[in-house]
Amino acid sequence: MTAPDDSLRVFAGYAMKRAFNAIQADLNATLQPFGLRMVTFSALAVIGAHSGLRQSALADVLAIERPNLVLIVDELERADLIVRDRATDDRRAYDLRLTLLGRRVLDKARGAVADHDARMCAGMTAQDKDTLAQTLRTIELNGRRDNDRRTLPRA
Amino acid sequence: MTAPDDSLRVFAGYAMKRAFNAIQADLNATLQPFGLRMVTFSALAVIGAHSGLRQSALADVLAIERPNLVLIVDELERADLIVRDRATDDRRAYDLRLTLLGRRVLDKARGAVADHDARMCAGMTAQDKDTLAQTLRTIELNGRRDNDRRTLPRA
DNA sequence: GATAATGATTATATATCATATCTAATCTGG
DNA sequence: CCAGATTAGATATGATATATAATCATTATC
Repeated sequence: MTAPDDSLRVFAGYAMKRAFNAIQADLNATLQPFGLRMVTFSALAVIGAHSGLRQSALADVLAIERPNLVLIVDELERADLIVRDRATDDRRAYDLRLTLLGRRVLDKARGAVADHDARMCAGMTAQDKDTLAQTLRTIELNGRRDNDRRTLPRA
Repeated sequence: MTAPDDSLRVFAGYAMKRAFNAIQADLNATLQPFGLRMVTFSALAVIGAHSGLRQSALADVLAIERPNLVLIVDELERADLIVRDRATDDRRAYDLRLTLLGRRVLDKARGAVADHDARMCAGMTAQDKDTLAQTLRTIELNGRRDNDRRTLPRA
């Protein structure tokens, strides 16, 4: 019963790419009715949890390049889900906030995403999910440590 | 100590995307000295484990669209890592095989990828890794089940 | 033997992601 | 206060990944 890709299954990265592809497909289908994509949902959620944060802060949080985030914020703004408020203390910057529609859409989309998550995690115990979250964070941090070795100092 | 993306961390997909990004960055850096990328390494490994398989079979295994696989196979062939042998029983098809160089490069790259994997999984027990592999497969299969519901019958 | 189906390919569209550059505004040292 | 450097956001652009449609040669089916 050896699968054709057994030689790759031993690597965490391979298994993760395949699992993530599955999640991505299901999640995008889940978000489509709301006019959202994975990144726009993520951005909306972070703005909802941190009203008034700036674009560059949001870009840092989501690990997205600033020019790319501009388009994402554009998309959310065009859909009347968020507004760009000129920051009072820095007229270059914008405070990002949800509109009322944005709050409503976020809440509903969040519920749909929770359902999606439950669907994808079917058959897993609560502890399995906890372990997964912790494991993924470990991997992410291991990567960050390695990156720092290669990255030039910023200051 | 609440992170700015706490509202997203609860979802497996978000944590996975971040962890996978870390893996991808480190893995691509790992493979660069061999002239390989993630997909070309995967293809090479599968060909190495299943000498003589056809392009469409390889595409199925790796869940890559056939037109895209053509370029990947081109790349491996140009680097003299594999050959396309005309299949004796079907002159449309090719049997893909490693060259001697391909075997050598695969073995060395495999070692480097194993090191990379160990690096990314630092701090995890063997059981943690097992659990992760199993969990990821569960998620992948949960996705497949859902897709089948949406996909039109093939036959 | 005509028609359909298949393996590989080509051409092409689209999404994603990174880099370089620009502007307007702010900050800092003299 | 002013010149130069820095920062927030935006624009333009290019690389890469991924998906679809159409094509060609060969094989299978009726």
